[in-house]
Amino acid sequence: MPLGLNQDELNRIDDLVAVRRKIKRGTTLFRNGEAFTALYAIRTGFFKTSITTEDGRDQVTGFQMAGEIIGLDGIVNDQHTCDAVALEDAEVCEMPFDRIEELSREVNALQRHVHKIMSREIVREHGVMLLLGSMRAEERLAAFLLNLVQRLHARGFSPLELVLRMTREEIGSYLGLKLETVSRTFSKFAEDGMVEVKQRHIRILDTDALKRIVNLQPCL
Amino acid sequence: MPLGLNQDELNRIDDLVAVRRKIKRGTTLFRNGEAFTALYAIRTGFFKTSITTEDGRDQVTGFQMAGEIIGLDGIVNDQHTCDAVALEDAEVCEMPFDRIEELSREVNALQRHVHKIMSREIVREHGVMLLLGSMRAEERLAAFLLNLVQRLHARGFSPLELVLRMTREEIGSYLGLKLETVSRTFSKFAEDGMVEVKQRHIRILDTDALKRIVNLQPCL
DNA sequence: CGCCTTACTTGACCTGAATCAAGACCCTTG
DNA sequence: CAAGGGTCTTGATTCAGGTCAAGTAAGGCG
Repeated sequence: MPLGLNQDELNRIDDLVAVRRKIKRGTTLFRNGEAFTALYAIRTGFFKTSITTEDGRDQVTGFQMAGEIIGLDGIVNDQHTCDAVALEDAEVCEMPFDRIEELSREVNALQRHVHKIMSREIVREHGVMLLLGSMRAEERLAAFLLNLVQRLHARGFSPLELVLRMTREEIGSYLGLKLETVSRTFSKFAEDGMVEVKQRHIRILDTDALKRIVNLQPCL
Repeated sequence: MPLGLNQDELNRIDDLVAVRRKIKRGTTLFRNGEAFTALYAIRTGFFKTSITTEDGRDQVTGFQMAGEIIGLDGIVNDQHTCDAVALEDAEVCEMPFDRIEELSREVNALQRHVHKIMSREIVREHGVMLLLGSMRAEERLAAFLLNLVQRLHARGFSPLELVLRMTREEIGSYLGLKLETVSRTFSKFAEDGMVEVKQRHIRILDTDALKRIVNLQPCL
């Protein structure tokens, strides 16, 4: 949260985020169809959100880590339209949405903050649409890795090393690829000396090469 | 806008949407990089929004028609991150965003409305991710057509007939397909007697068949 | 009205990723 | 420590959609 708040405002926001909830790995924070009552701020842990169609298709719509907000999809129809599953043991703040609305009427900075969070999610999804709509498998995976390490780095982790919290299949679902393709592409990156892959442990050996892959456009 | 507003509130909202702007076909309402100051409510006409990468890739992120809001992407960094181009002569209301924030602090219904609009956009984009990530060409185009006629129908137009405002290439960009594939898929639908295609004039002959295509999952 | 440009269609061929299949690794759990 | 299930890798093959190319229709404009 931004600064410039007086003590009273800070207290009320503290109050807003008072309720904690622990989510065990593999369990859901909320599910498609459930009543929407709150947004959740992730304190620790790692989530995926996904939508499932009647016909069994499944699309991972995002991976969320500490500091990020989930549940925004539920606002429009007062019920959640996706599932949020913890990929490792996690803790969240449950922020009742009517309290958020109430408080953001009085605290301009909070209002602004809420708007920015939602806008950021819209812009992120534009990026995913670009990825899904026009990138090749290698570009998608490179973009995915760079995005992950960048977000982890912003949280104080190494920009060169990461542990994937999700399976190849979940990565594939997010990137619009099959798990075999994800696996093959990892292997190719490793062969080319750009990354070191040991199951879910990834070490980035050549960030620039990955960036070049993302920006590379096919022979123009 | 929802009801339950008193006269004073109505007046102030009228005031908010007072500024009109006409946009000629082919010109931009706003462009990537421009300062964000306002959201736009489309009064008449048809827009596309798209993002362009440095390397020249282009992704249409949406098509918007009367009654819809564009510009939400600009909130997070106070500058637009996509281009909005009129696909036919259009008129919009320019709604200064600081005035929206101000007013929505005082008019609960407006605050709620703004939140729902943003959430709706997030949910819509989830749907696009599903489409791009897991559907085949025929499914994508069928879903696209059904979505368009449904929105047009909600505005009083025929649910069986429509005039496309965009090129095959723009449809393809939105759906993650090449224009040739879009064209071929239209032809296939026409052969199968599901639609009648005369350039941009589309007549839907069998809505259910299109719905079946969308829900059809490959042999399970 | 006829030219020109842009949009669209269709065919032939190619290729990147999906599919199918087999086996390896690794982490539980008894 | 061994058994077993989930996860991952890799190979062989197939196929949907991309690419390249040619031709057609149609809307805009002098």
